[in-house]
Amino acid sequence: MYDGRNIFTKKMIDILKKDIISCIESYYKCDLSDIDLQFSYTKQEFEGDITLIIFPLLKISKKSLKETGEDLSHNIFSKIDTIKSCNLVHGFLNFVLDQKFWLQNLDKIICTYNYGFLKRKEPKLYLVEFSSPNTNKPLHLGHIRNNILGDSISRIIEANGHEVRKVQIINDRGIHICKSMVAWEKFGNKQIPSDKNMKGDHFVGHFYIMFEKQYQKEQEDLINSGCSEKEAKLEAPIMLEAKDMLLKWEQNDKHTVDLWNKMNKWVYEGFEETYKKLNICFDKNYYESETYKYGKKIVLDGLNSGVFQKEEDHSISVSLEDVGLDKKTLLRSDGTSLYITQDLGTAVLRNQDYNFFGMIYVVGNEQDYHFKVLFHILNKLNYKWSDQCHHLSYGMVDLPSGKMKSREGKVVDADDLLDDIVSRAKSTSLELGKLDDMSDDKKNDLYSLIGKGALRYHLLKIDPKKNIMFSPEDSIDFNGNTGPFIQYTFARIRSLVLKSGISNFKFKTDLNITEQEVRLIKIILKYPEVIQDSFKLLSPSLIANFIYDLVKEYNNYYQNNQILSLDDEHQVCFKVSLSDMVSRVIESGMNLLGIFVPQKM
RNA sequence: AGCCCAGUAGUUCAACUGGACAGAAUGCCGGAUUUCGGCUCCGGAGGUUGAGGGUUCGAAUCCUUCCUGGGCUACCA
Repeated sequence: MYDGRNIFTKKMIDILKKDIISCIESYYKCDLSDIDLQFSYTKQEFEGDITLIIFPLLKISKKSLKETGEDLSHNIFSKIDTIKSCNLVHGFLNFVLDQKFWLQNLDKIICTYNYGFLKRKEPKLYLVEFSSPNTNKPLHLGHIRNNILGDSISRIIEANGHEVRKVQIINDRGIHICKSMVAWEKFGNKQIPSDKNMKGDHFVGHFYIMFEKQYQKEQEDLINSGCSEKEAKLEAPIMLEAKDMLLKWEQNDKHTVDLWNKMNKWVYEGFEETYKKLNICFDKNYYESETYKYGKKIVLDGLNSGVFQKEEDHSISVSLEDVGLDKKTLLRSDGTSLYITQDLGTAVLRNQDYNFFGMIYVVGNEQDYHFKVLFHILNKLNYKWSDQCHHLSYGMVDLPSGKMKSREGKVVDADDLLDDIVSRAKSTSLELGKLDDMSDDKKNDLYSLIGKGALRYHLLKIDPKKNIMFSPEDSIDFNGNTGPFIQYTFARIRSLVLKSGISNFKFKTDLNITEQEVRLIKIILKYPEVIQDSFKLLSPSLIANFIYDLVKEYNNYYQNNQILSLDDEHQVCFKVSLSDMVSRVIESGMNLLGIFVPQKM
């Protein structure tokens, strides 16, 4: 899969593994290619660097664990220079490598540009769809998780040597926006957002909530006058008005379409501001109001070619029983389109636009089934790219008080949250008072960088598929496994390197270095693998946890070792070079999460 | 009812996808600065990995039966 793998360090370790394997093969005179031999870094509590698990070899050796281990250690040890010694603990054969091995590896990567990133001869093009809001209300915390996941995974795909286009589908039509429109006509007094000094999306969202309140009230009145709950839901006058407006919209009624355009424009202006704050942008926006018609065409074509079928009531559906799923309706009996209809249209349209290799949909896990169905349908329609469509499914963000409910206005608003987190970064920084010589502009940039870094890191360090319990008051820490903790470590290293005056990071590879320095090098050497895994598993959290491991190890190192005051200039040079490399990996990894790191904080 | 996902220290999360004594953070308790940035570091207590059974050299991880929470099973999005 990683056709363009060209990482030297990875290769060096691979070569070592290969050497070990061929030693074993020649010793037992056998072929090991169908035995799954596992190598791993040796755990810290044991002596060694690389570990081979020898249980699987017992079949071949036909000897006891102990004898097998001893046979192998005598054999391999004597044949491979890099291996200084080895020891056997239980079924684990630990190899102790010459320190030079690690120093040489570090030396090879220390000045490489974009260390860890893959370059490919033939990059593939991926589309990443995320955000995809409705236009009847502002963005909330759930959208923030979605946006930073989408943004981060896009960066990760690029780091894997591919090309990415970021797209969204804007759900700009349907009953939800009609609700806001009706409420504005009824209660809005022709006001516009600036009259109330509000962002456009908040302004429109305000009317959506007004609609729901009024709707609720009318339902209660109807029930009190003897209606059933079901009737009340359907017959409430304001709901009838909304449905009527949807119908008018579909008939292209001028007044309705003008109103629709006006209100959507307000919303887009608001979204734009929020995306800017989040540092999110898109290469192309798709609008449901434009793609749903194309979806209908796809469905009708599918009907003609016999992939879909027409029901007695004239609706069109597809049978998915052959793949273990239910029948799915694709077009209503009155010919109007459904969610899946426009998603089909959007997907095919995108492939026409971009001729992409694969597409990643960043959408919440409540739509797992929907995407399973969508991909199967695309497959039935014979689109070859359908098996390169992936759903990056993520868990909900819940509040301590329960689920967020936008209808009731019970949400953590994206703008509020961003402002709040930045102002908290500000007050913490002021308390510490280390920025006195900085201009106000720079200070404000820094607060924003710290606050948003905290938020992004907090949401990205968690495995996407897990739900997040988010309490706005206390869940954004600046200590421990957090963004600011990492940013601080970075700034401190930059300060150290600056002070050292060293800019040519070369060192002797026959130095004596400590075990902890070897540990740091090993972590650094793992970075390319982490980048690849996070793409394979579509999980930025792997990168977040990796950076944290690196930072924790480094902070311990920094605390317990003098660097600049050492007499041996070779040691100083090595330690500064190592520190510099650590800071570069931190910066690179954080950037993959869409987080920036400050030179000072 | 069926299907999908999750369940790990008080809390929030890890665990290289089957590997060594399940690790961090936070909170609690106790320590460290004649020092390159203390938003730092070190130590302690804290676990029957929801429960039972199975598979094997080895299980938080795979299979199975339950329990709990969430989601989906729309001619909603």
